Amino acid sequence: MDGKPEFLKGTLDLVILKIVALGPCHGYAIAQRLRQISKDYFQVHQGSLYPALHRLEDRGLLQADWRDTDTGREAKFYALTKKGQKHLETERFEWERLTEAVALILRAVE
Amino acid sequence: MDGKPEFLKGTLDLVILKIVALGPCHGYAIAQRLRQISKDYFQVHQGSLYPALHRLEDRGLLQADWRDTDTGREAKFYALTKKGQKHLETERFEWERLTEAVALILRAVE
DNA sequence: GCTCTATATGTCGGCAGGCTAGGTATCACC
DNA sequence: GGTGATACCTAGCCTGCCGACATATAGAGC
Repeated sequence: MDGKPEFLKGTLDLVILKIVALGPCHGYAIAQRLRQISKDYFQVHQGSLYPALHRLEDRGLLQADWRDTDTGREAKFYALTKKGQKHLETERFEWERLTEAVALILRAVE
Repeated sequence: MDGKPEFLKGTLDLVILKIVALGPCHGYAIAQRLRQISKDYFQVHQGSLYPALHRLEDRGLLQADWRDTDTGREAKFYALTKKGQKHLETERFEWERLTEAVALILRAVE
């Protein structure tokens, strides 16, 4: 239980939305980019990734359509909706508030 | 579902350990200090606080004993164990790693 | 004496989210 | 023919936070 589980700490939606905001992208590539950009920190498992994408689509934050990838294969490309754009902004803001609050606690002295 | 739930994002253990590290403290006071230091961000509910304290005690990170408070009432004071001290350091380190990774993602450009 | 608020601890059921572990299929390469 | 990378998906579990509730005492005000 002291392994790595739950290292995402609820940031998955935020980082997915941000990646998709850079341009329409399919699930597998989202995971790759997350890993690359974060220098191997985010190694999102498929069992976390796909359910998250479906949730975001159900909530109307992402919109999906099937296209061909560079490698000539079919994949489900996700794009940010207007609602998703807005949600990204608020999640980003909330994340900043959280990190600031935690920083206040961690800097506290006797 | 777009309210405030889940705003802690798994940081509860970290901030509790940090507060207790400042000096032995009972549950109710921990919640108060968290709120004060974080400028009202952390308003930890009792249904979150006490189970968390029990978990931390079960894991040997905190040690509890009953004492009297300033107000002359009995309360369960928690103190950091050596194991808890160590765990605080690693959790703190992990938190920094997470925030840095998220920052990398959020700063990413096309 | 009574009530109300703040202090102080606790439990219970529910729900969401991430993880493990499985499954399918195609394509390139050796 | 086998292996690895690409690409999608689901089921079930476990943890952690939440809301709601229950309990008890001290002190202030009437």
